[in-house]
Amino acid sequence: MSAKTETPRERYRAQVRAEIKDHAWRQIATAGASALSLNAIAKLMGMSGPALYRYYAGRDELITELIKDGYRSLADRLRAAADDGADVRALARAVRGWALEDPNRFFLLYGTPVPGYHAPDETTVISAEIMAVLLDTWSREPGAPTAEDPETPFAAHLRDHRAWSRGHPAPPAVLHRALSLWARVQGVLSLELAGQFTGMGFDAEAFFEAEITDLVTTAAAGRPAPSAQ
Amino acid sequence: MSAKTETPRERYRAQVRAEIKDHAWRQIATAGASALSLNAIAKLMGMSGPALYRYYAGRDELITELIKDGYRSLADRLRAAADDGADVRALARAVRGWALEDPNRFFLLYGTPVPGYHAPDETTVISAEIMAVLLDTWSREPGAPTAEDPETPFAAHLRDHRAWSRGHPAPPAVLHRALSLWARVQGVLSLELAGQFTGMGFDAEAFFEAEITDLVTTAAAGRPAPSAQ
DNA sequence: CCTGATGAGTTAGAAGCTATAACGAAAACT
DNA sequence: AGTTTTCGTTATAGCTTCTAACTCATCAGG
Repeated sequence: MSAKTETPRERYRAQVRAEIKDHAWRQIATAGASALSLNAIAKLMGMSGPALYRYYAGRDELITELIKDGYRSLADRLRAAADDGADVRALARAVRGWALEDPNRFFLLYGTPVPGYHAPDETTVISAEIMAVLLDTWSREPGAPTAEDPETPFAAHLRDHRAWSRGHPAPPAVLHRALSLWARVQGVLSLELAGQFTGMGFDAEAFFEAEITDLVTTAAAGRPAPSAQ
Repeated sequence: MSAKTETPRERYRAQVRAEIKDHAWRQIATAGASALSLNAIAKLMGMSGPALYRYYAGRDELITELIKDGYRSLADRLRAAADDGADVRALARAVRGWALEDPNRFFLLYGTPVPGYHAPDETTVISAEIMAVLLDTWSREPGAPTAEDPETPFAAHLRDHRAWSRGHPAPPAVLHRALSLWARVQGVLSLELAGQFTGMGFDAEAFFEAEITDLVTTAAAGRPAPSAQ
């Protein structure tokens, strides 16, 4: 990071912006993103309402920044896990750990989209980085599908629509596996964190493990070509 | 339905409540649940603000009613599909069709939970009804797991935690399958409808089909006992 | 038929929010 | 030292939910 001789003012400004974000995260963690209030943050920081607009153009800009930081934290976590030699299972567990750490942060990124909001390019770049970690990890997985295995129809489709993998060398079957991992993790986590399992009595973590086990073992066993579309 | 000789007043009241819900659904469909405004609905109906509080105690009660109706509509849809002899695949497609019909309705039920809100008993009853349809359909599925198949660890866990199935005779392996179906459908749909796939270029419907195909075919093929965990 | 209760709708207002405008004061640059 | 930039303030508009108090119509019983 090029620390380009910051003036004291710039440093102060950056520090205040950071403090605002800090309060914002605390607020989100306790009451969800919808409860985020610039006014309340300002008062918490001892200054009055509109002062915050010197630091963030508005609620949307602050939320955008939070989303960007959220993606960044997940990407870093997964990258670190991968660097530690995590396999697919460990990677999935890393995602779950990250999500349980702050469920509302998870929902900020992967929950109900906010009406008018449109993700800036930076977040899609980080998303691609996350996808790259998934692809790398699947590629290293012992029983991962290879180019020789029979190809599912959807893998064939991905052969022609793999721009999102940004030149990653993984074969289409691995792209398919990575998307499945993403979707299945998302499925369990969004249900679990939204409280859809409460009252059902079974262990959500055990279910999560079962889903990942299924994903990994059916990949290792190879799979019969599906009969019906 | 016992039409218990309604007075004209009661009929009027019921009709106004229905009209309010109608506007609310329209608002939710176009701008999401967070944009739902009692004030705006009142003005749209030609009456001024607080008049609505004669019909709904507050925003929360209206949303609760909408959520209940939402679950009802999904449950009815699935029940109808099952009555038409739908197999697991068709049932999954029915869920997706229902979700695509009004994505914000899907998110109202299965998206980011609203902070203070707690689901009333009625919705959990309807949820159980939906689950029953899933279990029925899986039980009828030709290649569904039986009590003789080797049992996954999670199915064993479900053997002792199956209160949520409310006395349904399906074996634990089928309970497991039903939960998997739920989670996998939820995974693809929440990502797709939140726009997480936009810009990636592949066909979300094809991915959905592939997920269901995988779920159904691995069930039919039986599965090797997982080595780890 | 007339009277009294019930319920619908009104305006006024409190408390909260986002956001803009106009202004004072402090700090930094020239 | 003077000028400009930046920070923080108050005032204000417009929106929200929701309560309180009041008017008026409708409906039921004597």
